Amino acid sequence: MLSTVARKRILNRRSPAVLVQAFKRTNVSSASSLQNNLIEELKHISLGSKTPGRINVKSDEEVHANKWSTPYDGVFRQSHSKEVMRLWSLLDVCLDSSQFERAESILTTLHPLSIEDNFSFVDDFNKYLNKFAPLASPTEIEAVVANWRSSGKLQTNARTDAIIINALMTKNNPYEKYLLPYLSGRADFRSLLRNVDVFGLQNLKLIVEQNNLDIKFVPAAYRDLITIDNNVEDTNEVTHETNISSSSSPTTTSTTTTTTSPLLEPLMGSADYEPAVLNKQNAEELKSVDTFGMKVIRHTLLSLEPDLNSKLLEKFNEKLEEKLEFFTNDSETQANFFEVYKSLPLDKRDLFEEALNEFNVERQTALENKSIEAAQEKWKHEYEEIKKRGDLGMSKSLNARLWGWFEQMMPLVRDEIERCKNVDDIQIKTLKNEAFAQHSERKKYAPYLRLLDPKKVTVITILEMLKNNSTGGISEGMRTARAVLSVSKALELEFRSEQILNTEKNFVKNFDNSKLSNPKNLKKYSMSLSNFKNDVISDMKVYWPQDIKVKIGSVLISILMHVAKVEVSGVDPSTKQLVRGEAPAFYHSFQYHNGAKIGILKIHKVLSSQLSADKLVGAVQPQSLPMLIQPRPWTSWNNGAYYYSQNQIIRLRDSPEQLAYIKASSDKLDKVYDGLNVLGNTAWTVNERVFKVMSKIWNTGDEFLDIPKAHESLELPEVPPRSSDPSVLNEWKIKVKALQDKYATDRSTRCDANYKLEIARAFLGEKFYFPHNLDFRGRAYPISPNFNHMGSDLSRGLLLFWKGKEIGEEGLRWLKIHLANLFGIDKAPLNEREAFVNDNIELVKRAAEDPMANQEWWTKADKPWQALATIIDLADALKLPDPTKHISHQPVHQDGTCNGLQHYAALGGDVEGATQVNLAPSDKPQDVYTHVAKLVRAKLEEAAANGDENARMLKDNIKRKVVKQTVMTNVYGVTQVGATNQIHKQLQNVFSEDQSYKLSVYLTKVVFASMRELFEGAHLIQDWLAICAKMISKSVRIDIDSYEEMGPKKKPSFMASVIWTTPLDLPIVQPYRAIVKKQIQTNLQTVFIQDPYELHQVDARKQMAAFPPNFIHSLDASHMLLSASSCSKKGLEFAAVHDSYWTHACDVGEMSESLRETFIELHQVDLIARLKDEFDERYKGFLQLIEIPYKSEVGKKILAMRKELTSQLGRPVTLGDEVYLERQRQLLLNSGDENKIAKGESMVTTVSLLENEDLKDLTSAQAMKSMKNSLAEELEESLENTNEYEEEEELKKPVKKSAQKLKVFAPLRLPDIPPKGDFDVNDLRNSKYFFS
Amino acid sequence: MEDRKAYYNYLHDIYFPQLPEGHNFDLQLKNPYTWTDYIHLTDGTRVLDPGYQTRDKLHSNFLFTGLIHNEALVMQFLSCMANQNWLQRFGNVKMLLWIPNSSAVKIMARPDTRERAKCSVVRETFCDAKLIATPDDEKSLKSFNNNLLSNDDPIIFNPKSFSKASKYTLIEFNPKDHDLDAFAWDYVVKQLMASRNTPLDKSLNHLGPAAADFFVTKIPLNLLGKVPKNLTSEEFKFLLEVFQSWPFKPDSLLETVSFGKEM
DNA sequence: ATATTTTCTACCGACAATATCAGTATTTAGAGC
DNA sequence: CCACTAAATACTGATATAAGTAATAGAAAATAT
Repeated sequence: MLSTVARKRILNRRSPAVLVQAFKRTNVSSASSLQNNLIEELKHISLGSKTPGRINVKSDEEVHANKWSTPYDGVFRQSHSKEVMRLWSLLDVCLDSSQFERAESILTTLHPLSIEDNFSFVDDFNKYLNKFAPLASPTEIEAVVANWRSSGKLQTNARTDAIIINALMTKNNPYEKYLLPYLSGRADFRSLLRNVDVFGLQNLKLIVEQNNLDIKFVPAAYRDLITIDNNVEDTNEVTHETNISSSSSPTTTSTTTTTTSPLLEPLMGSADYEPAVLNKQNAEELKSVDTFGMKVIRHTLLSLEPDLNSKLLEKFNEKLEEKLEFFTNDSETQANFFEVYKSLPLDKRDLFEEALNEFNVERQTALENKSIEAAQEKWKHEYEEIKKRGDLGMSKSLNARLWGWFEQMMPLVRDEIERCKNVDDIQIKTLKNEAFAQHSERKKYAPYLRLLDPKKVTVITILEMLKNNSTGGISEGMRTARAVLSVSKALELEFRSEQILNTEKNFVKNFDNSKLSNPKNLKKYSMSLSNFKNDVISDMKVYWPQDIKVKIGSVLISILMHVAKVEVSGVDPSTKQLVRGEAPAFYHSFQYHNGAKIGILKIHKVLSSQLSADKLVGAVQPQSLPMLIQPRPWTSWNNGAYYYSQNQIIRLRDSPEQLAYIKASSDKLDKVYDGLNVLGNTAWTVNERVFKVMSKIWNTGDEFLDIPKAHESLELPEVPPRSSDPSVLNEWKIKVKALQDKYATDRSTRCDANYKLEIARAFLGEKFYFPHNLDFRGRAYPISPNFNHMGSDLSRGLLLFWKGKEIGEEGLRWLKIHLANLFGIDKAPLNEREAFVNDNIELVKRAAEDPMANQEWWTKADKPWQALATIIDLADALKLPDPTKHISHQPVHQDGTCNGLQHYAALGGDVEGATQVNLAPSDKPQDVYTHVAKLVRAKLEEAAANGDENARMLKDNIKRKVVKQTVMTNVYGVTQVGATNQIHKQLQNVFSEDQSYKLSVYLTKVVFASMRELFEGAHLIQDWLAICAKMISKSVRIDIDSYEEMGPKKKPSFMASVIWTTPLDLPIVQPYRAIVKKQIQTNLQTVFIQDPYELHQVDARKQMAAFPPNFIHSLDASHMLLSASSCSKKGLEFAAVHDSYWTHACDVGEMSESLRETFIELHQVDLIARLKDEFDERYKGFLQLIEIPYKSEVGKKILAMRKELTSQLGRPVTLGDEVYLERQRQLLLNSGDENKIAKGESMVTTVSLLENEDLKDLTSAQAMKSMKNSLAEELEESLENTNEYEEEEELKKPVKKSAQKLKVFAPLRLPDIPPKGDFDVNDLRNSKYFFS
Repeated sequence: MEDRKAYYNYLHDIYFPQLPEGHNFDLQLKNPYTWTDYIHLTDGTRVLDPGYQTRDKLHSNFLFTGLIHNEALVMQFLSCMANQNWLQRFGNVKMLLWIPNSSAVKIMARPDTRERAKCSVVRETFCDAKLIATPDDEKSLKSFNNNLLSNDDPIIFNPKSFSKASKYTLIEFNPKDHDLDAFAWDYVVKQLMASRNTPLDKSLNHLGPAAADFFVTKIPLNLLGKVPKNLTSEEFKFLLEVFQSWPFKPDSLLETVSFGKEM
């Protein structure tokens, strides 16, 4: 039951809207009496004093819930109050488990909230009714509706009618009377028939047919389907993308129930296409072949093949007019589609791809829905195999062990779920202390856990626990908090996919599919289905609360910990005998970090070393693998990417405000969707030849390039005797810590590499796609983790475009340039780069021929794996009589030279800066780092000449590398200290330990100064952005925020975050706010988490520090997405890693042109001016807290006014009072009523006094500085007569005098934008090194 | 010991000459915060040479005293007593320290009290400590165990009479000899005290996989029902012994959370 | 209101300290009608 | 059935945990005076 306290609290809350009403009613006749009235009211409200029902009513969260972010946007920061969100969530799960009584009581609680919180209650009721109706008799249904109606709480709508009608139809009862309002025209049929999810296809069709309704009433997306019978000849071409028709599609329903159908028989006789079939077991076999995670994937992929409808295969062969054989009865043998594809003549390829796509649609569906079961099957299979063989290897096989766990754990999980279902029937009195505690916990999570399938739950728990091994800085284990969350997140995800699937099944239930053999109809059918899924997914709005999630996670993990055992051996210290035994695989423990206690789940060393010895490190989240077909195109903020899960376009950072904004602008984001879809539609495949080399090396277990050695165990240096000096002991501890860190990171990188390889292995020969989404600044990322083109050199080296293009002469040149770039020759003119490769062409050929034997050259490259891939491609080309005819799949990169600075330079119009980052045309590429180093050197020379010792020592040691990181991070707002550390790292080797740091400090200052000089305009902009961010995050909205708690003591609360829109109209909300976490009790321990639905004060510091880089990134993201669309329009393949754009070698020229044009287009507008305008609008009416000199004119006026107010009020006036008065003034001014406006205009407040003041004069640095200067002088004087011994003490004495400042609220006025330099972005058109 | 040049000069040139005749102070240009500077003090320069004395009694002619504001430092001193290093390598050197009241409360806590935490077990295991003097401060007095107050019978002074000292308590630490494995001892006590109000049958499981199952066979039932905060140092020693006899105890007892700080 | 102490120090991808105790708020049980 | 009290339970906030403060600088936020 919902706690009635919570309810009462909500009921007691006076909503802000109500308050506004109260103030609006204050009608007065004259300005002065108005003022008096307001004063009276203020007295009455008596801010800061404890008037009952006023101050104490609201807790902080309540005050800030439900607030508009700004009036300009009309977007709620937080869509609904926490309680409502919780109730919705609960309502959903109760309905899913058919707990209607409880659902009704939730509805009863929700109803009053719907009025306050302004949501539509009938929607919730309909949700309930829709679940209730199928299980109830017509009379019951009618009774329920009548009941609610008569209570006055419910006003039904068309959807309610739809539900009732559908229920009656399904039960073959007459429903016509509910149609009456629609037939009579009092209500719109469209609104009734819009509820296709209620009716389902069949009933929708029936209702139309039985009543002879105009087809126009049916939503357009479904009309075709309804009318299949009526006009089969319909010539309307249905544009058809790769829309997934799900496993519930009538043609394939039989395949959905099992994954263990018999293996497909060999189709055709001969295997002529030998190269086309890759036997993965015999091919470069990974030592980690046992990696069960991968087996899961492979098994999933493989298990689909037997399911393959033979019709599809026939179609395959039909289309190709040639018989191909892909499948043998060897389950480990998998078709290498890529080889088949390449082996086909060009004119056959399209047909092949079409067939492959259709085939993959099925497989993708299964991949998203069946992978959990597949894992379970795989375990069982392996277990039985071993048992059959009578093998002793049972304990060696992880999969077999997992099956053992599964068998033990599943019944316990089932029992737990059973208990959850019965949780309300338990007699509490019969329970003892501990059982009672358990019971009351269970009551909280029961509604959720009971929805789940015990088998899936078990598998997911096991997979997640293994996946989390070695995370969170724990070498053999994981943090409890992370574990519990990741388990329950995975569960929620799985549950949602299941829901989508079920809804979809329901939708097509009873639908007569006999007509679907017609391919055209089938297409219509799958179109409708896809549309339907979009609708369903958009509707899902309720999430499991965080605290519930951790509770569920911990319960399940506890169960697993209870059953999961491993065989262990150890030496008995007394007898020195080897002892064998069985021990839990996991145990709970604690570790401390700086006195902070951290809960840890340790994985038993036996299991852990088995995991690492077998090179098996875990499982893959099977929900987010690369996709076999084009991702579902993005059409709204939560519609896109995978087909059976809800994916958000933005990776939200637990910010309800971000969510609100993205929702609100969801339908204005076509440009963003376009770009993102281009990225998602780029088809990839695995570079098999690179993969072979990699896996060969991997198997040695040795260190190679960026793959660390496979440590067997951590060897520690000898422990010094305990009586050693503490310094010795400490040193030892530090050494041990360093070793442990190295061990842990090595292990995790090896782990990560293992994942990459294993996923690559599973996708060998496949055509696959990476669905993308955005971070909150709009930068795009592939959703599937581990293996993607954004990863390390290793993963990038493994990826090829699926599509091949003839390389041509230009392309060949670009390929060479690309190779040179990968070798780090990326600062030379293009011809030199090409020459570098030509000079080494023999090495290229040799390396390609046998990369293992001839590794000395390519491994020296900057990015060796990508270099190897390129070398192979280039060598292939060179083998041809005409290399330009080579079909290349190799992505070639064009990287922005310091992309952030490029945008800054364009914004600031820095001529010199623009030249240095290659915006301005130039013969040879410029290198900022070199240039800055040069500038720094010049400065040092000068200083050295003037006898500066530091400069003298440094001047000959300034290499590009020394300044590179600092120049790069300058864009991100690195501070002096940070930069000093960076430079210190570089200088460490050059200078002695004690000199190095001092010199670094000195050098940092010089570097900063040089940067500032070079990018003057850019830095002005950077500063301007930072100032704006600071002012905004330190401003208040008077109409809502914070005046209540501005009592005499309290500070105003700052709730405004920096919000802007990118040139593509994507709203960006900086999420930085105070983090408030709570301890949540779980089975294992308490877990410290924050509630994502709460809003807290902004973190002004972070808002300010992060805004400049975030703004720039939002621009480069826009640029990338625009370029993506543009390239795609020209038919180019396109991929991107932020500021590195990839395409085929032959298309580089065209791509370059595109991205130059889009850059120019982007900067055609004065983006800074645009931003300023946007800010001015958005933060109109906000107030900022400033300090002005006491003695200024306004200062005096304000003081006088305060005195007056104080005497009128009979108590000291507070800032809160002043805000209140100003707010009234604003209300009057914006009332639209002439009288009131006049009154408002005549009103004087402390704020209005400042309205026409030039705040800059009042708060200017000059004014403050002059004050400080005079103080400094005084200080110096006082210091003069101190003797040298007392100097230190004296320095610390506080300065007694300080400037008298007055804190006041003033209208928020952002500074003017800095002047722009002379660089014209159109010059970019002729700069060939812009990206290179 | 002072290694800041300016202050050293001040002490040397101005302060020391003002000291009364025959004082026993010696000024060294050394950093008292650096362990190794003590080595130089006692080995190299022979400024200080108390000589080694056996550990069956307190060192007879070496006393360390000071006001230690920093609690971490006090804990370090305690661990020096445990390790018998630093100045404790000369024998059981008595330390007479003024430490913050709050630290004193923690360190002096007895078993079965709310304040009982690991550091008080350290104290109990590696030295005999006595409360000598403490200010008449209601808050800290209340926190000291009554038993402790009546046993040690400290001087309770009026905080106003020593304005600065009102926050500090004077404690005498008399190190004890022992032959415990410091790492294992630390591990056992640390893990158990992490949940110090959970009965041993449960909390023992934090020591390793199914640790409680092993302990159950080795320790008396009444001990199993106790909670860690009620255990005496002797009981901890016993548990340590059992732990060390456990064939399946974890290999590494000093694992730490490593935060991957990237370049 | 002013002075001293503490904190923090590069963006994003990628979030995470916990046990215990005291004191208060809220709920429940129980006795009585 | 209700109003009531006492006991039980739930919730909140504070505090300890580990254990050198220090390679540097300077502003802003938090806390103390």
